[in-house]
Amino acid sequence: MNNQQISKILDEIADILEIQGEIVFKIRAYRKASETVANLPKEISTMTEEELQELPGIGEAIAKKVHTLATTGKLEYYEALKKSEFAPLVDLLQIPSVGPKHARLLYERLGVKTVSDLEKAAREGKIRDLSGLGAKTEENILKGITALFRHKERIPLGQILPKAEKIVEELRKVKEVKEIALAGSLRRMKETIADGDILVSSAKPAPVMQAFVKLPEVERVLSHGGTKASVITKDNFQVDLRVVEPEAWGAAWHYFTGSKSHNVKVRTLAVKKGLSVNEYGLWKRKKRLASKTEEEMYKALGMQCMPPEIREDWGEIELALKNKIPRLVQSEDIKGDLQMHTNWSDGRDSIEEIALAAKKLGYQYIAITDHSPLVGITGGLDEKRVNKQIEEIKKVNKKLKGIRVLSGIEVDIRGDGKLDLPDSALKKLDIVVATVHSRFNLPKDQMTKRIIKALENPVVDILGHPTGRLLGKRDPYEVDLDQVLDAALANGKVLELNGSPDRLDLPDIWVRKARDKGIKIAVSTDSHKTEHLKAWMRYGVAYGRRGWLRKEDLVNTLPLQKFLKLFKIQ
DNA sequence: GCCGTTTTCGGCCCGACTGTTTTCAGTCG
Repeated sequence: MNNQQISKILDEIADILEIQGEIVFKIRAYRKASETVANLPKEISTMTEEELQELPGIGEAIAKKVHTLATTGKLEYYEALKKSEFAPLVDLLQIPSVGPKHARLLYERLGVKTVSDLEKAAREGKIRDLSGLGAKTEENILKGITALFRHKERIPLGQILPKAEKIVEELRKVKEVKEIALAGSLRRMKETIADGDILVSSAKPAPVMQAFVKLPEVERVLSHGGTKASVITKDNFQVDLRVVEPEAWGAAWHYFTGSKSHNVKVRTLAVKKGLSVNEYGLWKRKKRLASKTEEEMYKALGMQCMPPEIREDWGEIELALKNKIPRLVQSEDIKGDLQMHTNWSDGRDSIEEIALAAKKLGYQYIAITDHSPLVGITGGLDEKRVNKQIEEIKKVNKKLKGIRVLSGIEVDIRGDGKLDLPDSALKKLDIVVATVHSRFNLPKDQMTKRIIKALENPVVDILGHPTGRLLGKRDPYEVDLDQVLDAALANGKVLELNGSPDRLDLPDIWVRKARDKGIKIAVSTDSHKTEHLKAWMRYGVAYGRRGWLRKEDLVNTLPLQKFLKLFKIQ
């Protein structure tokens, strides 16, 4: 059983225990373990019980259960829980305003077991008579059931960030707004987002709140209090606004940026020092020690301030205490882009147009990487057209000054691991990016062998979008990434971090692992239009920062001459 | 159920909003 499946079961165990009325700390333990497993860049099935116990939040009992699940795919404890009369009720928890207590009450008093039972009970007006619930809750449950079918999946970052930024710009015009910024997973640049968080500082919250719920984008107001409101936009995503006094800006921004596990750890640290942290500041009893800026908050806790992208409790707190947070890569460090498509295959613009756009961004080089023939619909290049394109690129290089256009290709890795063009053709190119676009359903060992075979081919420079995931659309294919990383390292290959907002591939936890192993990364855009060059590089760089990438971990932060030397390009 | 230079037992992050209540439980993040 893979890590994601195990993580899901641990969460389900927590849900059932919660409905059963277990103590909250036991439930919290399962949730913490679930998160650890989900973010682990290593297959649980390859680990021993002892190794599992080393992981944060996993002790003797859960290690044993997780190990059993990973190796046998079954767990008696889980099976038994699933047979409990409360087990089916976990489905009810996805309805807003139905938590474990209400779920159990609905079951015991009305016999509600499923979402459709719940809907029926609500329509028949039975819920309003339960103690602790009422007519309003009944109405909210019905609304919640309708909404359930609209957006229960997390949304890819690229779909929500531009819209959230637009809302920020609109609210910025409200004169009572002093400071305004994104917070939450949007600020941390997570690849998918559950809802948008916006933070405002203001001495007068009421007009800001009013302006927010009256925005033209707003479809429905979920809640609207004095300093906090939630809305659903017309694009069907939730945006939460919180307003704090200007004095508390730093504390609140830190608090609402998260992540949750980062915050929990920071707070625990504060408690050990006899202090406490909330969204209004760092406190010693009633005395506020810090609150105005994030830097001030961290400093008062004896820590270095750190970029939001790494606040995931993946070791950043320990390093911040030692003042050892590295400088992470920034957009200004990028000197070139190593995957893009032109009108020679499925791109929109010409080689010259995209080269000019890249030059405007201050790049010193780009690689043109149109498709090879296997991906039929994209009009991929055969050997003949490869030769023609090389000539065209020479012409463009003669014409343009200040940017070097490199000839390249995004060549398909066939099912058997062979490349889609003969080595004789690929050898003529400056940069060869190899990728998988077909036969996604190969068994894991075959997929792993297929990719490793490509990595062992001397003509390949870069492995493109290594997991093949399409956010919100297609799961990554089954592949042993540990083996892929080892093969990349052994063969001196570069792994791509594809910045296209549909992909963001490699995933952050694997970027971190690759970096730690010393594997070089290319943050590329996979642009299909000139506009993508800048917009998608922003995503790629931000997401790379989540994987702790420093300037020196990338190949495309090298200045031109060093870059050419590294890839032995004339 | 996890965890430990304040503990192997006794702690475990913190607050807003809602809807139901007459002071707070449940939900949510």
